[in-house]
Amino acid sequence: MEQVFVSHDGALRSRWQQAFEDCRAVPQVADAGRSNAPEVRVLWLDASALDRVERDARLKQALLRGFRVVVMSATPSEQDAFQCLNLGATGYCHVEAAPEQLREINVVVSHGGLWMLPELVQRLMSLSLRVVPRPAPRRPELDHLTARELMVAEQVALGASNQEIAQRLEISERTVKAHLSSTFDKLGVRDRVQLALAMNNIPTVTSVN
Amino acid sequence: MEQVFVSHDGALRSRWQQAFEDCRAVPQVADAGRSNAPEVRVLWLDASALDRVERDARLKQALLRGFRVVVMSATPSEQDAFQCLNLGATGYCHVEAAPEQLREINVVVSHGGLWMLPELVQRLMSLSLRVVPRPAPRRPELDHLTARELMVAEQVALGASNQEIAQRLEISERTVKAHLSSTFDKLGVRDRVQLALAMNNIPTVTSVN
DNA sequence: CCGAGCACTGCACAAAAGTACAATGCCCCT
DNA sequence: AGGGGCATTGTACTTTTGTGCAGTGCTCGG
Repeated sequence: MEQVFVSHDGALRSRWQQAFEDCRAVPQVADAGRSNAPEVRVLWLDASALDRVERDARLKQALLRGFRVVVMSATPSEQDAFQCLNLGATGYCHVEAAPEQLREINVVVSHGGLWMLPELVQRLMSLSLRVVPRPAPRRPELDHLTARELMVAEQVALGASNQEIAQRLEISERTVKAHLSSTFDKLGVRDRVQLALAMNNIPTVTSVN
Repeated sequence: MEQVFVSHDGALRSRWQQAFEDCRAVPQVADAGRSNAPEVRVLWLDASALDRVERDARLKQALLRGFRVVVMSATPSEQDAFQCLNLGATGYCHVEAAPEQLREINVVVSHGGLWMLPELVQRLMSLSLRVVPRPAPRRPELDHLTARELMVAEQVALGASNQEIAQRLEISERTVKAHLSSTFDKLGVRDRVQLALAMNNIPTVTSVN
């Protein structure tokens, strides 16, 4: 299965090329396409040039598109790793990890496993079983969204306003609204709040109490 | 530390009383008060009379209030357990568990551990390390919200509209808006979408791309 | 008793969000 | 060639959201 690397740093790509034959490097997550069920694709996210907020946003974006995500950090830390794994990443390694290690990670991750630095695993295990499985139940309805609708929905999931979305995607606000209306229908939600929650796999309730 | 039981079933309370001296039983999560850092309080949620949607909503509500939550089910299942743990529960047991077991669970949970039926633990461990720690980083800003503001915010976190909130809390829509405006200020968010995300510990971004 | 904080509400208004109806252009497939 | 899906946008309109200003009533602590 093809590997996708998301990074601005061209120098790092040659390193990656050594690990995988069938691979592709793109600057933005949005360029990575999607990974619709049941195929499993791995997306490697270079977080070395990103601050935490940006990285989290891109990580979420990739997850929404159905990828298994491995975050690659230039300065790995326990805090950082747990943050990523909590958001749904299934791998966390150094951005300059050796090709052999990358291949190893790929095997683990693409088989549904979680990969992280050994010392972090140990630390994790010591947390008195304070763990939780992550089904990452991506909703199949997302596959019905068009590419554009998905981009807009991703922005809403980050709390963006229509105006901001229009600017970022370089389209008119009217078009944003059009995509949104369509998306509301397809996902069966009422407004942008419920959409934002749905995109984050959070159940919305309209009939409690 | 005082235990709180949320249940409508008075019959179950006597059973609970046998387990803990310092305990209190209330019908609604909203009546349970809150557990502000750094004190740790355990809330036991009787899910036997609730459907899944209602249970999830109440579970989230309790987590937002800072409790460690143990879900008690009348018909425990693996699916069900993982769902609860994923939403942030740190315990899952049978609603008619023996008092000794309840005390045991309390020890584990109040020390930051996770408790679930032994067979589920085994099953969990077989998931090839597909696990993730759950820091459940409740935002301290929530402590600055008044009781009423919190109730309104919880509803927004579930995707409710102002009108719905007004009906459920039996106040005017204007009052809902007042609480919301105040909450936006306190949490540093712009609108209800960002509030809904913030309440679910989801980072909102207003400056990516 | 008095002030502070909280809960509540009305009126008015501005700003978003969302919808209805309509239209253009592109690409792809039969 | 023609049809269908997608992306785009405009005008106009309704609904929701959110704010400003103002005021009432309650409770609690000094």
